[in-house]
Amino acid sequence: MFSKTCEYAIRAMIFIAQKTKEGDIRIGIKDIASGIDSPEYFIAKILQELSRKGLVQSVKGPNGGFYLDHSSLQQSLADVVRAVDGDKIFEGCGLGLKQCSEKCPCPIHHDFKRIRKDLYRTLEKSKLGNFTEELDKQLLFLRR
Amino acid sequence: MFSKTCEYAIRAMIFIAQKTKEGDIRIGIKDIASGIDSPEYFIAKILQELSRKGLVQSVKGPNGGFYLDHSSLQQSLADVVRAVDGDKIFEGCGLGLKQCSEKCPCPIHHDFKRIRKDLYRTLEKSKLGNFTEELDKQLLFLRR
DNA sequence: TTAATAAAAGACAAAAATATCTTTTATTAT
DNA sequence: ATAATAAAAGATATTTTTGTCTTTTATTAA
Repeated sequence: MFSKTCEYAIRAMIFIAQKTKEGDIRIGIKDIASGIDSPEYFIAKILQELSRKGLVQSVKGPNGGFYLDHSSLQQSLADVVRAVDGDKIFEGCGLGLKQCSEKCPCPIHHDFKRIRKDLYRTLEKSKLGNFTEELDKQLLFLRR
Repeated sequence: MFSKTCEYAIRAMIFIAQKTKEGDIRIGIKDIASGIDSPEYFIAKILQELSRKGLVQSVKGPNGGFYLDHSSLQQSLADVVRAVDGDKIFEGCGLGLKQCSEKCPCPIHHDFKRIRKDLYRTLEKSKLGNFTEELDKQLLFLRR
């Protein structure tokens, strides 16, 4: 469904949200990598990119690391997906046709419209900060 | 959503269904490639594999080519997807967690269960032979 | 039986995705 | 100011996916 990059990105962002909450705590790349069970250097690259796009905040140096400010905590998983994989997953044709459209539909066009819409609305409704409590209670998991 | 391989596979199978219908007509790889606008050698490889798995029939030599027998025409898009991409798209965790489950759910586990189910049932209901008429009438398209 | 045809099989090539390592820059604590 | 820290940036490596070409095998028609 999503690329590896995107899977790691979502897990990392939710993890950072959980660990840093509202405060000005920062979490380092090693803790993130082990916390979501991802390759350290790889997730570093991904967060670098998300940081450049302003989806996550970071500071260098001692006590530095990543965190989410108040507005970033309100971002949705759809925002993360879009930043990483673009919106082809929300818009592209299920059979890879460039010119697939209402007027020129592929055989699964109408079904996919419904499924995509559900996917999109679901991700749009899920804010990064929404999972903290359940993660803390171990009702949800980000690794294994 | 699907791999390129899978996209081509679905398009090719539906195309073969349309062109060969019930009769014992066969359609060659070049016609398939141009009919669905895919790389010729690549779709050849894909159909080779599907042929090995019995999802499509073929004969070599003059007047040879690919076709779908009566039972193959009843196969669903889900069967094609499973043969090509496996069933990770129907079953795997949306965030790539190996041990994601009801007891150990990832943050999007429950939403994804619903979306996946819709996807699966939709593909399961769509039989290869179902699109022929609308393709003939140019209400559906397999290229561009 | 032979030549032509078309898929099967196998080898190879290019591109993209995934993953790792090294150097640089900014920040902080001493 | 200086040393230590941690992310940013850049370079490189590996694997997977996608795409192409060549040779072999089966089938048919002449």
